[in-house]
Formats: sequence, C-alpha cells, structure tokens
Amino acid sequence: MLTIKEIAEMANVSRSTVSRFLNDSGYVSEEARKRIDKVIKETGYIPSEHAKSLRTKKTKVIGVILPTIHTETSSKIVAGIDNELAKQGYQILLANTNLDKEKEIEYLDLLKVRQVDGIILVATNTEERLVKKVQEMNLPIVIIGQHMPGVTSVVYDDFHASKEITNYLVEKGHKKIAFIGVDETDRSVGYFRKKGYYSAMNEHRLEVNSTWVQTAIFDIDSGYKAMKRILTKSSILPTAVFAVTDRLAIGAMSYLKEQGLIVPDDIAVASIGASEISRYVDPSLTTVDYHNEMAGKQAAKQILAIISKTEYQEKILLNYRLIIRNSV
Amino acid sequence: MLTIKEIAEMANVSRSTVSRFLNDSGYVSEEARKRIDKVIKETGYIPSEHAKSLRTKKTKVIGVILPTIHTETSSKIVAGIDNELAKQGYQILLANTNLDKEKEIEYLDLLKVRQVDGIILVATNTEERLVKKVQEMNLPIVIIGQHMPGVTSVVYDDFHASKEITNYLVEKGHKKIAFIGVDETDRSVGYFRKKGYYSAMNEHRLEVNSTWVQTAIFDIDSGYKAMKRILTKSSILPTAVFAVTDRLAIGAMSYLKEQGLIVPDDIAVASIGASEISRYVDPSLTTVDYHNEMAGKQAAKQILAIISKTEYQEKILLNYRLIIRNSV
DNA sequence: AGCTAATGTGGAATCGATACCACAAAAATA
DNA sequence: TATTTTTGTGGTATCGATTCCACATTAGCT
Repeated sequence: MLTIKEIAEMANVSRSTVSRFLNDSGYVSEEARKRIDKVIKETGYIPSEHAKSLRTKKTKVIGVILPTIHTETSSKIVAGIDNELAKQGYQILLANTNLDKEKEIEYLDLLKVRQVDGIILVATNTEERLVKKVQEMNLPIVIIGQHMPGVTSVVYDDFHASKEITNYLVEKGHKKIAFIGVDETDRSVGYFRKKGYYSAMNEHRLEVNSTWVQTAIFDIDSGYKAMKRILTKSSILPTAVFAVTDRLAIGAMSYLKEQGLIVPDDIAVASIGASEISRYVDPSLTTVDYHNEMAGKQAAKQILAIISKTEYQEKILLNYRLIIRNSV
Repeated sequence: MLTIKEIAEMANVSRSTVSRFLNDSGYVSEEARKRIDKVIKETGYIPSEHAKSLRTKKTKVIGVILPTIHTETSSKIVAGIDNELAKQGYQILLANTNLDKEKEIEYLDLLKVRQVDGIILVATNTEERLVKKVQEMNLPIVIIGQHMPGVTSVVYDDFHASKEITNYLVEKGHKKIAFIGVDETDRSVGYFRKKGYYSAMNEHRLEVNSTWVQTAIFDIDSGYKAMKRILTKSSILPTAVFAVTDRLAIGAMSYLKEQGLIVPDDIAVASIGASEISRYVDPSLTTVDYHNEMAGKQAAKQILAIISKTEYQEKILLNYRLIIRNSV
C-alpha cells in the first residue's frame, strides 16, 4: 500500500509538507502544492484511516446497536441515522444484538475498542446493569426509545400515543377494549403503552376484564396467538382490541379473519407503528405514526452535537400522529 | 486511555511480554501470566484496535454496501451476513447508497480507506465502471444479486424463478398475462426476470400485448400506477399479472381493489419476494421465496473463505421456492 | 561436567499518519 | 539598513500496538 512517505519522496518534499497539504494545516507553497497534487492524482494515494485515528483519536465512525435488524422500525431508524451522518462524512458500524440483552452490554465495549466516536443505542430495556454501563461509558452516547437518567435520549411519547388511540376507540363507541402488549421490562413498548391504555380506560370508567389483556412477543404469529387467547378465554368478548405494534395487530386480524369475524364490524383493531404495509392489509389499519426516520435523524444530530461540543438537549420527545383508516 | 505500556509497568514486565500474553504468541511464564492477568482484570484494559490494525493490517471489519436499507430484502440480507460474521468476531461497517449508482463506486473506495478486510456489495446494476472498479479493488469482495465476470458472487436464479411463476399462471389457465418489471440496467430484477417471463410466454405460444408490460420503480405506489396503466391502456385486458417484487404486486392489488376488481377471480396476481406481509395481505400473495438471509449468510461465508484463503466457489446460485397462496 | 535445546524476557524497530518545533528565506515594517 | 513578521520546509517525537532478535536462564541429554 502507498504511504505518505512514498508520496513525499515522489513529490520531493517532506512527509510533513504532504500532511499539511492533506489537512490544509499550515503553509504549503504553490509549487509544492502542485507537485503533491499531481503525485496523489497519479498514484491514487489514499491516507490510512487507522494511522490517522491512532494519532488524532477520531474515527468518523458511529457505532449503532440494534435489537434486531429486520424490522421496519429498525431499518427506518438506521436510514435516518445514516442520512444524517453521511452528510458529515461519518459512517455506521453496525452491531445487532438479536434481542439478546447480554449482547447489548457486550457491544458497548466492543464498539469502544473500535474507538468509535460515539454510540447510538436503540434500547429495548432499562436494566440496572445496562444503565450503569451506559453511564460509565465515557463516550458520546444517545439512546433511542428508552428513558435513562443522565443519558441523552430520543424517545417516543408512548404513554400519550397509547392513551390517545385507546380514547379514539372509546369515542367510536367501544367499551370493551382488549389489549395485546409485550413484556414490561421493555419500558417503552411494554410498560408505558400498557399504562396509557389503562389510563384511558380508567378515565372513562371502563372495566378491563383480565383475560382481555395478553402479553406477546414481537412477531406476527405471536399477535395471532394472543388474539386467540383473548377470544377463547374471555367470557365477555371485547368489541375492540389495541395491539402495541402493527405486527401484533396484523397477527390478531389474521386470527379474527380465520374465525370468520369481520374487522371492524365485529371487532375493531388499532395499533402503533404505521408500518408501510399497515396501509395495505385488509381492512387498512388504524395506527399511530411514530416517525422512526426522524428518531434516527435526531439521534444522529444529537451525537454529532455532543461530539462537536455544541449545544444539545438531554431529552427529545418525538411527536406522533394518529392515522385513521378502516380497521376501527 | 490505558495502554499496553502502562499495563506492562504495573505488572512489572515489558510491553513485549504483555503482547505475547494477549496474543498467546511465544513464551510467557506462569508467574508473569498471573500478574498480567490480574492487572488487566483490575484495570479493565482493552487493547486499541487501531494500533493493532496499523501493525497487523487486519481489522475484523467487513464493509457492506446496500442500495437501500429500509426494505425487507436488504435487512434480511444484512441479518444473514451479520449472523455469520458475528460467529467469527467480525463486524459490519455499513454503507447505504440510497440507490445512487455513483455512491456505489465511491463507497468501495471509502471502505477500502477504512481498511476493511473485505466488502460485500449488494448490487443493483452491472455498469461498466462499477464492474471495472470491483475487479480492480484488490481486496476480498463478494457481490450479492448480480453476475460479474471474475468476481465471487451469490446470485438468485431470476430467470428460472420468473419463468416458473409465469408457467404456474399458465397452468392455472391464464393466457393473457401482464408484467410489471423494473429498469433493465438492474440485470437481475429488471432483465432476467423479464426474460423469464417472455420465455415462458413464448414456449406456450402466448401473445404479449405491449401495453401489458410496464416498467416501475421499487415502491408500492409505483406498482399501483403500473397496474393503472395496464388497465387503462389495454384494449384487451389481461387475466393475470406478474410483478417482479412483492411491493409492486401489493401496489397493483391495491389499485385493482380500488377499481372493484376481485383478486384472483377477475385478475390473478403473483410476484417474487416472499416478504413477511405477503402472507397477510388479502388475498394472500402467491410469490417466490428467495431466501435472502441465506444469500447474506453465503456471502459472509464466501468472504471469510477468501480472507482465510480456504476454498470457495466463484458463483453460488441460490435456490428458490414457489409459495402458492390465494392471489392466483 | 559439558553442550545443545527449550523457555522466558526485554529492547528496539516498525506500521502510517500528525504535530510541534527549529530554522531559513522572503517580505514587511521601522 | 536593521529588525520584525510572514511564509515555507523538514526533522523528529508520538500515537499503541506487534514482532524480530539478542540474550539470559533453566532443563535435558550424552
């Protein structure tokens, strides 16, 4: 590989001069400039980023830790991050945990070793150990999707979004509303969305039958099964169901159809996510748009601000938008 | 940051010894080993990857260039790659071209500068300049999705998949079959899939009305518009349509529904992709499963084989599977 | 005992860049 | 003309690791 030394020799200057030329730091005469430029163009020389980072301690790489890469939410977030970072010449080093909480912690170290300039963590939980680790990282870091004390974060307004969509179901005349959620260790999706649902139900003095509330994991099939449990175990059948993600809602609808029930006439379905297909399932899904790309974009902006030590907010609360379609 | 020098001092040995300990190269006495181990555990020292790569010329990072990150295909491929690479302690440096062909070439250089150990390119075209660049890279590289002479590649069997699904439509009694494709500079999705379609039509001596063949781009809305063009411009209406991707098919179905046409009774729809939602649209989509995760996995295996100089094939042709559902 | 081989250790060069500093020449100012 | 400033250049230390080599000590074998 070509090095700065060879370029220097070929252009008849010192390594220092070439370096100054490359970084536009300090004086370089017009003559020298031309010679160096010519040699570099001819040889196609590109300086080694590693040597550079070794000295400067900067890599222009941001580590991104994802719980899973093949969901629409994740890829939209990454797209948002990437767009913003690319503008500044930063790149993404990807770490996929596959929903393994242990790896979330592990990868923080791994990325640090790679000397990334910062880390964006799309978090699924707020376990003690993770929070502690994050706080001790001593490296610019931004969390997406969960609140952590003292850590810069970009969060969705899960409580209010959830409450609003439940309210909407009530407005539409539903009194018996079921809920498909996920484990509460996921504070945002699990805990706050459930709280929003209960809060709305309480305010309207509506009863929540315990069999109406089911816990699922994140895939479509799990939504199917949860809906099945609701229908088979409940003595009083609900007239509406709110699922915390689109995928769960799609699974639920799939079971309802199988049972010959009509959505929304027999049972209304609503969810959160606004995935692309939510428009194309039949009936189209009433859901909440969370602006995932915006989340990625904001997180990227924050991390760049932290790195460049310009001002940044500690907490960014994203807004959301209710999308009314035909499933309610 | 902690360096090897400090560890050496604290453990009362030389840097060489610490290095030998870390890499299990050469002799280290039991005593020294214990002392070093203790110091490292206590301090939480982690060696700098940059310094390491500077000397060893290895980074354990693979660059992945994607045309777009927020499609299911892409994220599945990346998931496949990631799974395989993670086993060997490799990580992914992501580069997203946003379908910009210029960037595809640019990123090859950019990743090289970062001294990645290899590159996996999910290609959308086989333009002269790109091919030339790839061949000149002088770095382990694997292409997914397109054929390139002299370059290791993992490809789908577009021609036969396309032919088979067209044949299936014919078997089902359709004689007037429309086609929604994409630009032919995308050899795989654009050119070969179209060829497969024509080949099947020819073999059955079926006529192809020119208005039946429409070109779209990759999103759902574009499928909608293409379907609209087919219906509005054709004097003889087709009884089936084959779209080269699920998203296009979903767009097409959405238009058909809007027009009050019943799928599959009035018009049958088939496509390629087997995206998760293809099961959940109504009617569920007859499509071809391309095993995208497998593509990623194979590409990762190939690149690791090239790096470690073990044996590898120049071309891997993936198999596919027809999934028969209700849209035909 | 005498000699080769195995075991252990540290010094120093090296990877490819940056950055500080000394110094020379030319230009600007007194 | 003398002196300060500006412009331009190269030498050298440095970043944090690895690796080769020299050298010492211990063990193993006639």
